[in-house]
Amino acid sequence: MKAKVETLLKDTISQLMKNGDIPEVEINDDLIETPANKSFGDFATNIAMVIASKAKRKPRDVAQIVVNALSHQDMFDKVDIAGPGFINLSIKPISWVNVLKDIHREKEKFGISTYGAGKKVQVEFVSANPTGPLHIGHGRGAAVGDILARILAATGFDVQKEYYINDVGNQMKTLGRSVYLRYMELLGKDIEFPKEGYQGDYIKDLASELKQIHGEKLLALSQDEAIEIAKDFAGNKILDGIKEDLDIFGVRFDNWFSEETLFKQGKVEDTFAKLKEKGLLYEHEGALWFKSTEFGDEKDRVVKKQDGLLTYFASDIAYHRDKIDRGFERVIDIWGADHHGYVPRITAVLEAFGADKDSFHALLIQLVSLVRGGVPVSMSTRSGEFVTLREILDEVGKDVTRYFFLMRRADSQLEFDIDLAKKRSEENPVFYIQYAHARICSILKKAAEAGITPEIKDVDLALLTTGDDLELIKMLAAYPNMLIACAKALEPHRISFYLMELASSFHRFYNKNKVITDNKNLTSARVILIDAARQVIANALSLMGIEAPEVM
RNA sequence: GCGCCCAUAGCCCAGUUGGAUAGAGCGUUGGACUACGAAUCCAAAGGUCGCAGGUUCGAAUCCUGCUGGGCGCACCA
Repeated sequence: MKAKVETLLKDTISQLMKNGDIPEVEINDDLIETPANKSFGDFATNIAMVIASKAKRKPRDVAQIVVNALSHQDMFDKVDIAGPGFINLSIKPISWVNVLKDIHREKEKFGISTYGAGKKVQVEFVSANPTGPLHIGHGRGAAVGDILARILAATGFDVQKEYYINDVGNQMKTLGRSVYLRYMELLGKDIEFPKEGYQGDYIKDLASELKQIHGEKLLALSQDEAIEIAKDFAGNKILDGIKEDLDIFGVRFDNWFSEETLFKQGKVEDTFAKLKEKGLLYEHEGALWFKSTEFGDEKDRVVKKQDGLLTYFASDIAYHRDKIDRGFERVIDIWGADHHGYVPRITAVLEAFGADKDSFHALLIQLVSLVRGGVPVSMSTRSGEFVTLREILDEVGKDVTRYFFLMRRADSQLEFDIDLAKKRSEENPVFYIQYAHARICSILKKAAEAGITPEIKDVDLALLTTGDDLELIKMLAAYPNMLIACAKALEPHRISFYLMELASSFHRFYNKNKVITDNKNLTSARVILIDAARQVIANALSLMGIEAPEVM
């Protein structure tokens, strides 16, 4: 509906400008807003004030011209000028009910749009090192990334979800050494376990599996060879576990990108050569530097150290160059907020390889703290004392976990209250929403049993324009545009707030109006209405990867 | 010391990218089932949008400076 009004307004304005009725000025895209106060109508525009201030005319005069042009449009009930020059637009109730036909026709596709115009977008998220199981912080990144990607796909982008596997470097070596030492320990050797080694119990489990497979054979090898074997074994095993956890969480990636392949395919060396050609790579004090200051970073960054080893950033450069080479027009990385310092240098990489600065977005996810029984659960990754995503999933389930991670904006810290998450009650918003869905299904079932299964073409939808029913319809009509707003702002949390409002809107309607009554026509109309509400709730939940149960 | 993020009702958070009288939920108080699911609804109370300036027709939103909290500032990954 909003899109319709916006198009109409734009056409009207440009026609008026062509005729010379109002001065020609540049207009930006967002013309229509929803006023905070319902008495101001369904939509409002400040276009007259914008034009007036640019052309030095009186806002209300410009507004009057626009109003005259709009007022004989069929869809409007009322078009008037308010305050300093707002134009308030009230839509005829009968225009609203048409959205029910759209929903009925499009069903699970209702809400899908072509806003993204098929633009190729990559969303990279989680990307945890395969050195240990996913913890709850990774879970938030997984939920946000997955749901954002789904929203982008629903709004017409060509989206790829990717997981970057950091399977090279010191941390992997440390993993190999940790498992190797535990393995030696199992064979009765005296070992000294280093502080920087991985302490968790899962390391001992991996060591014992390693022993089952290889017996004592690794003793015959050199330590380096044995560690290499332990590293590969543990890395693969942990990665399998990560994939399994994500699968349970409902997160499927389109591509798993191994850092190691960058080296094997010579992409890192090739990238260095390209940078050298561009004059963006130089030697200084025996190290090799990337000239990121060229693109606004505060200092240049080392890619090859004095000792000849590459930094982690070196593969990051090659990796992000590869993203551009693969044809992505937008690159979205989802990181923990503690990595915010890396934004300028990665932006620099994208720019160095010819991408537009605005084509790269780093979405920073703030940390998650866990609360149980009202007290914070301490987590220290080092000591191996952390709550894994898997434990949360086993305890509270996929649906609630996914929803809870989307209950806050990504850039605000999140407190995950396990007791609240497990509560099947009013305090838990997930059940509030699912309850609305189940309630509707229950009514529809009862209606069907009574032989009430109306065809939308036979129903008088004009009966639904009185009060709470119209409010509910307006909520349903807002769904497609809400998704576009999520996509525009890269803010997937908005969908969870929308769902709360929609569920609330339905519950209010339900409590005031009986669906199944002796009035046959009204009953039919209301059955159509709540079926549409059911459809939109189901669509939104499905985008969030949450079940929409018919009974609870 | 430099940089980034946050600060909104007793609590936890929204706030449509600068709009009109700042909103939900929880909690508190009072009400609604001999009606399709009360896991619901209705009503009331609750605010110097951290503080102080500035920009303009208009600021929770943008700019500057403070205060308080989180996080970064490696030839670590």
